[in-house]
Amino acid sequence: MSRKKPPIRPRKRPLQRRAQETVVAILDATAQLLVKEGYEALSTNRVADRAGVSIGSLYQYFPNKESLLAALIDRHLEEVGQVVEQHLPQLAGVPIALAVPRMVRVMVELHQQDPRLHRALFSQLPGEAFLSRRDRLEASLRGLIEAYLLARGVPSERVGLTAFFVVTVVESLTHAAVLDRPQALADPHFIDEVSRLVVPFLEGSCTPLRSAPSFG
Amino acid sequence: MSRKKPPIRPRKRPLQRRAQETVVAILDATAQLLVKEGYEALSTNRVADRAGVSIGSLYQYFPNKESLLAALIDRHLEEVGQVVEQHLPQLAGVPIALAVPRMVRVMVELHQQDPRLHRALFSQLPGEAFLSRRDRLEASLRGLIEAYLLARGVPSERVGLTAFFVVTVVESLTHAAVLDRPQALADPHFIDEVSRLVVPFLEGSCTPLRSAPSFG
Amino acid sequence: MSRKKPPIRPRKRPLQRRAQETVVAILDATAQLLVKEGYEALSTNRVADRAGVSIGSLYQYFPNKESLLAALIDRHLEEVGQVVEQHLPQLAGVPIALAVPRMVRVMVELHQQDPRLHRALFSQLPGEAFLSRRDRLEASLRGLIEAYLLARGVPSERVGLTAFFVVTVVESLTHAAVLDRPQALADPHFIDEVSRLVVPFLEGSCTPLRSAPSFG
Amino acid sequence: MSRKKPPIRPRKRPLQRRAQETVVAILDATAQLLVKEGYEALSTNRVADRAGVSIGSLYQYFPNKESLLAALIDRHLEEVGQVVEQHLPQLAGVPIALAVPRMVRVMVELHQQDPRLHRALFSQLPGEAFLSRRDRLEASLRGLIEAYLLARGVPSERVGLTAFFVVTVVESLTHAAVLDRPQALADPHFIDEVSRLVVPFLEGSCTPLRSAPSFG
DNA sequence: AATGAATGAGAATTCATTCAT
DNA sequence: CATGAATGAATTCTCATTCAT
Repeated sequence: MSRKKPPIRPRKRPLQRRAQETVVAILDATAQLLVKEGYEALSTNRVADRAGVSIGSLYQYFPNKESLLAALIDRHLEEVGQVVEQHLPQLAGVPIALAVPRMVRVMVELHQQDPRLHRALFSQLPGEAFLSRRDRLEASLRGLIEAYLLARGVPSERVGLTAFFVVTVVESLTHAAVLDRPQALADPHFIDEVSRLVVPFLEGSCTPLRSAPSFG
Repeated sequence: MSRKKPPIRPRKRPLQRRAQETVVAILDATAQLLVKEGYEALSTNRVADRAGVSIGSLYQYFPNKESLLAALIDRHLEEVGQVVEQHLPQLAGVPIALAVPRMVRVMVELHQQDPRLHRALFSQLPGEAFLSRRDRLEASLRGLIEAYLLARGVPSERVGLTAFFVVTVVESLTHAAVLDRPQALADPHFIDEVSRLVVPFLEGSCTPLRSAPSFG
Repeated sequence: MSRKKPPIRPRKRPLQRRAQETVVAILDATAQLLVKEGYEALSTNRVADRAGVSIGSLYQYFPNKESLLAALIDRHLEEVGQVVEQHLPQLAGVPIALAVPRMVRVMVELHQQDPRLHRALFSQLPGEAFLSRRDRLEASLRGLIEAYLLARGVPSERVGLTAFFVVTVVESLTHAAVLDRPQALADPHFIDEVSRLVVPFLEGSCTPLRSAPSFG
Repeated sequence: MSRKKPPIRPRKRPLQRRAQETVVAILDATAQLLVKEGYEALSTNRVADRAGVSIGSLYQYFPNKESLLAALIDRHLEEVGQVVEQHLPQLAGVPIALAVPRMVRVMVELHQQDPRLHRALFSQLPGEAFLSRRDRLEASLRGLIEAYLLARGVPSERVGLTAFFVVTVVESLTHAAVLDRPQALADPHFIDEVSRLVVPFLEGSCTPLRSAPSFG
């Protein structure tokens, strides 16, 4: 599927402070270019230019273009992950009807921080390599949600799909709102509406799954 | 310089049929390459090769690479749009609890037709140009949904956001399922669960929006 | 051992005459640069420049730099091979003392044709890829020599090593003379001396190999 | 531009010992990389890495890449030269038929010591700079041989070409055998055969050169 | 002396696009 | 209309070398 990556000699890890600053500058420049000009216009040379370092310096720390973007995503996801992991544990024991709006608020705030970078990162980047990085975050998020749901009484055979639904729905709604309806995100109704969608669904998930679900 | 002007008007314009076939071959080749090799590996020369036409011919019909992908998206969306437009009008007068599962079924079947192309088209293609084309479809879909919701009693000030929610949620769930949980899509539970998520939400939307939404 | 050659899309074969001329121009330019500036200074861009074609045209016909050099070697070896194969068959039945000088003369003339290219090709090109191409020629040459030697009475168990000796010795002497003593090559003594070296050796090879060779 | 002249002569120069070790480590690393990865993959940065010193240190001792390879060749040739110069003087007075096999044995052993390095040094390194270094050794070797031959009665007008023949032939045969027929080198026949080639030739060189060499 | 961060010219290679035939 | 040869700017990446710390 891929015809890339001949065993690449591992790059130097930045040891001195100057090097650290260089790496940060490169990632910042990448983010800026991605946001301003889009993925297609992103080239390693332009990144180096904008970062104010030579192209050689870029390749001291990033073995190829892909690793550059991967590092940017990782940095972004790490920030996101920290926020999520700060808030989620506090929800243990909180009933669904209260926990969901809180969590949605966290998600919304997360997406509002740097919406343009979000957009660029998740609707412009091509390829599996990047999807997989995002999936890692979603997976860990799903894990936390599953634990919460189990504690709230969702039976174990339903918990997987239920968590998948919740994460997908909340993520996609905030995402789509960031992109297409930024004003909706600011509206407090937004959180209410998402909650009105998700809360009854979750509360209804607290029963065992019948093999032939009744519809009528 | 030019060698045109056949002195006699051709009866059947057989060349136009050939031209049509050429265009189809080119778009098919584009789709195949996109699916098999990914967007990064897509080049006009390779498309022409695989389509069995010369690169010159490709540029006879598509002024540039972007127009090629745009045409592919358009063709795909047109097929999708046709299916949707066939089914939606039949839902007029059908109550929400019945209409939603039917519509979800349609969406699922739509995504199952050529999931690999779907995936390539919507998670590999970079850039605004393509987002906008997809948005056009979603907008028209949203219009149909809004009309339906209005008829079912959703007040006009809520109908916009409500349709946005429904379209986003159903689209994102089927999409995510296609990519990450193909087996879930095949499971009949899937449609049930989506319905269980969406139906109460819609039914709850049939009341006027209070300016200060009560939460407790 | 090698970290190269991701499955390369095969290049166009030159169909039109214009393309043929381009290919020839490229190979000529390669040879000229190799001779004038040496392998280290050889770059695909400079080759294209000197050939008077664009770098793109070069890559239409040669998938990478190595293939360019390989093609040049092949062209050279083909010319050499033709000369050798014209002359060798005429030696059937000719006794060693007459055949050797004739053959040496052919080798000398061969090396005198374009000594600078010879030199560049065989003492500047790095790597196994090129050795192997040369070895192919030497192998076929050795095959012809072996047939001749067998016919002249060299026993089959000796014929392999004997042919190896002859080919290596004659080749290396002409080669070294081209490089270091060009005036020696022109001297008719040269052929005499090579013959004086090789003829007695070959004539002495016409006896069975004793397992414990006497030395004294 | 130059930064020499230590104002005070250091007493013990302990740094010089460390420096010597550094130089040795660098040359060893160069040899290893050359053998393992080939000339094309050799870079000063990789050499420094493998030697366990910083790139800066490398450039403290070697002003450029070429000087690095030159030093490696020199080191190798020096070792070779020592062996030869140990053995050759002992041959004074020894008749040709005995001296040749002894000398060939020395050559063979020489080439067997580190055949991979030999190969890399003499069939991978490009450029005149390196040829010239090898030629220096051959020249000095040729000098010794010439002296020997003169003493054995070869007339002075023949001695130059004769020595050239012998050195070239023995060198090329051992070299080719190392590369293509390593098993042949181990075989005691090899030395016998080389001797059978060279001894009669040399013995026949002990007569004055007639201006018009008779051939028949 | 040693380190390693930084440099940047230049190398190989691609690919959208043009145009003569 | 079709062909495919030709183009060349742009891209990714390397590597010998310099220099501040």
